[in-house]
Amino acid sequence: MDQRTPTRWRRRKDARPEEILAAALESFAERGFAATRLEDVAARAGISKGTLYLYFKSKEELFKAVVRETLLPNLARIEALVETFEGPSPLLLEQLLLTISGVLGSRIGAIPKLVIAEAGNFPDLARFYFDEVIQRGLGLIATILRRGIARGEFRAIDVDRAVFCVIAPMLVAALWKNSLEPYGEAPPLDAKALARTHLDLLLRGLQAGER
Amino acid sequence: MDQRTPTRWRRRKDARPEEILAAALESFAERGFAATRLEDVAARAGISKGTLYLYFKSKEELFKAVVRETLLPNLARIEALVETFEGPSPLLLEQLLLTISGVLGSRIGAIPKLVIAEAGNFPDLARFYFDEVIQRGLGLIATILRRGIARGEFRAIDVDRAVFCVIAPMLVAALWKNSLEPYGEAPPLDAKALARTHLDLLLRGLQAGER
Amino acid sequence: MDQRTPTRWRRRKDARPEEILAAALESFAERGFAATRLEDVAARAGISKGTLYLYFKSKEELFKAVVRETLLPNLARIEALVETFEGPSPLLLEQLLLTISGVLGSRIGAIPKLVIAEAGNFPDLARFYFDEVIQRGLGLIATILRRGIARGEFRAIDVDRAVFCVIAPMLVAALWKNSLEPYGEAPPLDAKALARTHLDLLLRGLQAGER
Amino acid sequence: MDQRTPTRWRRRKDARPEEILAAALESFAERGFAATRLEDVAARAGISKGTLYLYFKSKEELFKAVVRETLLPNLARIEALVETFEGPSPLLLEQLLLTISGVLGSRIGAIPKLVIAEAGNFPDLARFYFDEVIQRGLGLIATILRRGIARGEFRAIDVDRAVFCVIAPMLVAALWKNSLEPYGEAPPLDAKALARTHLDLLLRGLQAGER
DNA sequence: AATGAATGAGGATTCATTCAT
DNA sequence: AATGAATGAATCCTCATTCAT
Repeated sequence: MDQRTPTRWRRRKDARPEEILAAALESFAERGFAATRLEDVAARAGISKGTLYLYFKSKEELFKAVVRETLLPNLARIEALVETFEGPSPLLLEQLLLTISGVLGSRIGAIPKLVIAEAGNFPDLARFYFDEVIQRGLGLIATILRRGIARGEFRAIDVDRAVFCVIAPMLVAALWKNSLEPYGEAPPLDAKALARTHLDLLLRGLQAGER
Repeated sequence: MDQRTPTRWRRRKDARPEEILAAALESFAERGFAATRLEDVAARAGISKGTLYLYFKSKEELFKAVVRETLLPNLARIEALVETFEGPSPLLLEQLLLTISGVLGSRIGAIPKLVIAEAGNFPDLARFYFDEVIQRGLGLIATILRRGIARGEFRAIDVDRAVFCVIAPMLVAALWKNSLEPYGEAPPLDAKALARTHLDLLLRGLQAGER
Repeated sequence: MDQRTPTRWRRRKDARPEEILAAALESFAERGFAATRLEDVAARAGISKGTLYLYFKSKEELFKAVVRETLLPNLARIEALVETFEGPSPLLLEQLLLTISGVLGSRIGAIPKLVIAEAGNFPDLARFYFDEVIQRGLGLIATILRRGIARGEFRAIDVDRAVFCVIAPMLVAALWKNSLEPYGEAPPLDAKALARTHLDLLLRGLQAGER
Repeated sequence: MDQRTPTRWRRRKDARPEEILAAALESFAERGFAATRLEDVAARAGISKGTLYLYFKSKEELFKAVVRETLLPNLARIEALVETFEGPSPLLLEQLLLTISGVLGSRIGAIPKLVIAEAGNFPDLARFYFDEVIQRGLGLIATILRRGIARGEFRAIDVDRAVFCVIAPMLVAALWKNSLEPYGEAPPLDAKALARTHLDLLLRGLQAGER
């Protein structure tokens, strides 16, 4: 009691940006960039319209921040996983895809939809996303494939294109869950089960040694 | 003077809706639904803004018409191909994927991006797309897979999920070519080559008999 | 009746810019740039807010246009007067000042107030006004003074500074009539009478020969 | 430690209003009333936005205070000069105009511009300014002129209008130096030299005795 | 007394839509 | 059928003002 904590405000101020980003992600995910009204974002974040502008210079900046802040931490976590992994490559691939399928349900899964929709209107965002997410993500998978080929676990395939085949079903699942599912148009998709079927096909397809 | 062949006019008039749809598809593909101004669509179609409304009740109706009119003919063509095909299933799958990869470069490839972006704002469009395109498309692939399994060409796999694995790389290619590529952020993707690598992995993954 | 005049619209469209400029000048003169709401300008011009934007790109452009379009025609008229005048210079000076005092009551007189108030916020407007109005206006007076000195009608004075002394009372009258008078704070100022008193003092002050 | 001389604080506190007024005058002079943001005034005064409100009830009150506080002391000083002056009236007029020209460079010179710009939006400010500055200022000049006429130094002229002719060049100089000059559009004006040229013309114009 | 985070009213601007011609 | 001038609802953004600390 004595210990005058001017904590409430301070803490508030520190937490605000994240709260706003979370609220914004929800809104953008639901309606897209243009159809999202900042008033709704503010309401969802429990603040007023004006307060948004204390933290983000414009709707556009808010949008970019949402994309930037949301994916990178997860990507870093996955990169760490790949780097430290010691076992067989098929197992690594399995872990990767299952991990990804695990986060698709969260709001993170809405980011690809947003970027796909707005890349044309925000070229610098597209560039950022391409450089920092797509390149790094595909590179990660390429690393795993090359590792497997080098270790004789996978047969020699066209790695640069195979990476698309590896990630595509997971991306499609993310889009599905954020475009069709929430609006009651499509039945829920079991991402984990899809990942397993995909692995079943993929690992067989990659298998070395057969003729 | 008297003999005014109304032919040219008639033809003009009949062609109008298609011309408008084509112009609209271009605009929507570039900027998305919200950021597209009907004035630009009109200009691209070589007509005035007011004339648009003689053919389409609203921006929303125009958008829905674009989606509706663009994909269905192609889908029908592919369905016919599958129904009449007599050869081995792997070959059928190959033809299907190569055919799809062939149209990705056209403006048709922009439709998935548009639907993904706007499904939340146009539930009835989402429903239409889900019923008439996705269901039918996935059903087509399921038919091929089941045919292959029945004929002993493919091993028994979880068909309902495998269909996603079959189509995903093609869908991803379509999104890539319409979201990242046109804005100079990503290198052009060779859809045909991707289809071949995908087939290489997929057919091996589906192959019956091996253990 | 037969003679289908699509005149109404056409004429409307041609007249609009002037009508809007007149309405805008009234509003800007009353409240200044910032305090003027475009909705009020529109209402005064008998049009809707949106219509303004068919003719002027922004509030700023409208403001600049008001300043640009309003003074120049008058200035040109006065320049012509000076160039063609043949009589004694004191008479020319008299005609000039009386002419100016005659237009001070019109809305033109509000322009100096607007420019003075907003020069800091619109540097390019300030430059335009300085180059096209002030320089030309002062140059006009300088021409008259030099003409008078050359003809022995005026004594040799510091022309470059005297021009300010010649115009200053007229400018002050314009400001008075547009800043204090309309708001009931100051009694109406008789610009013509002021011009005569000014001429009385000025011409005596300029008189050559006496000691 | 104990002996906290509260002097500095006290002094600080007492000086605050003046510091704020000075900062506000600078800002208002640069951008005008509407375009001035209180945040900038606060920053210039080295305080926070909230603190402004401890000293001034609103932006409007601050503006009025700026106008009120800035001119009156100077005017009082000049009134004293006139009252106590004993010499010839032309000399008194000279001293008056040279004194005025001396302060035009200071920020005081911006007040007329501000009042001219905002009189329409602040009628009570306009009334105050008219009563306390204009009336008194013009009265001062009228006093001098009447004194000169009574003493046979000036010829009989229309005093009520001549006062405008006396002050106008000085007012124009003030506006020039605060509207065009600071924004690099116009060359610096030498107010003292202008005053001398003005006096040269004016005193000759007022001179008694000639034919 | 001082702060600065938060508010929300106010206004510029855009653009889908209408309708007189 | 075609036009394009006109409309006004919708929304971003600013900034004077408040108030908890």
